[in-house]
Amino acid sequence: MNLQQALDILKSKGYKYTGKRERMVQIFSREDRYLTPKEVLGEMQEDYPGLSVDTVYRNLSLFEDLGIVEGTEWEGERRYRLHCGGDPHHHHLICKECGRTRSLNVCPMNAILGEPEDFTITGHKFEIFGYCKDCEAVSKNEGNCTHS
Amino acid sequence: MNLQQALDILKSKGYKYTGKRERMVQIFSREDRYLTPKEVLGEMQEDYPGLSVDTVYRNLSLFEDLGIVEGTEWEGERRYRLHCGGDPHHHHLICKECGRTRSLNVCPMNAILGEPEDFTITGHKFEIFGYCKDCEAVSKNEGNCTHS
DNA sequence: GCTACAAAACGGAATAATTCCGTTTTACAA
DNA sequence: TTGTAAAACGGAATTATTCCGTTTTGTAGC
Repeated sequence: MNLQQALDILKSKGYKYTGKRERMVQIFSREDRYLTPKEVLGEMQEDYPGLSVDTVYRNLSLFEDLGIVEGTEWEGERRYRLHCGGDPHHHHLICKECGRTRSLNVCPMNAILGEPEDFTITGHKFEIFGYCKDCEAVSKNEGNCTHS
Repeated sequence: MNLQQALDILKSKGYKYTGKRERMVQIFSREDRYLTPKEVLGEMQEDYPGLSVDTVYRNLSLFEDLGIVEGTEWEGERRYRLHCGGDPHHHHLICKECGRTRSLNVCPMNAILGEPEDFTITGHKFEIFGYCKDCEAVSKNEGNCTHS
């Protein structure tokens, strides 16, 4: 999903179109990687000093409900990125260090034959974690540190 | 992994073998499903009233490092279950309501051809979420409630 | 069995993430 | 231009998790 599509969702679904919401979508579009709520707050405060954390959390939650962003978590921290939907369904390689992703064109659900008995599927998650080339160099220098 | 295997790991790795750790492994073995730290604490306190939360968190973390339990999270809550390792590598259908799982004998990594360029894989996650038969009936009665 | 010591547990407090709520501001429809 | 419901505010409450100095305990060696 690109910036315009995301903004269109906000407009068309009848939610108020505020500068803060637009800015927040722009951040996700520009960064194009997984961000923690804290990172989002930090970038927002460059334009809106003193922005309430509640506003970020509320909008992250709204954006997730609207399918504008998608969330996951690793190393105990929740993260969000612009939703990739619209394009054919796919999954990601995720760099645990910088949050950047690479698309995988396989979905393991294709190998699942129909609905299993006595179980209703509501969703699935397939993610490959690791380090991209840039970040691997960094993590090697850090030795055994459990970097946050 | 069964109860005895889990206890053997604790003994053989040179960690102290305490009644609390044994009890905690028993709980995971008996429940055989994903449990939140709070649920674990609750069950532990039946035998050890006033047990420190720190003890539960410390041991959960240790058990995860030792491969005795495996963790994941959904709906914003961290959960742990007895590690299924030892058996051939596999993944799970997970009931979001009760935390019970069903094994899947497919692993999508088999379809990933070698290591992608410029990316070092350290792990992967494939989980299918939904509701088991028992819990689906419950969730239907609850209507639109976002049950916790 | 007894002792010494390091590891485990304690427990209260610190930290951090997230949510709540009453009030103020604002986008937008009429 | 105005009225109104939604959004944002912001401080406080809640909750999860970790920290740390102290006490207890498992276990190896005597």
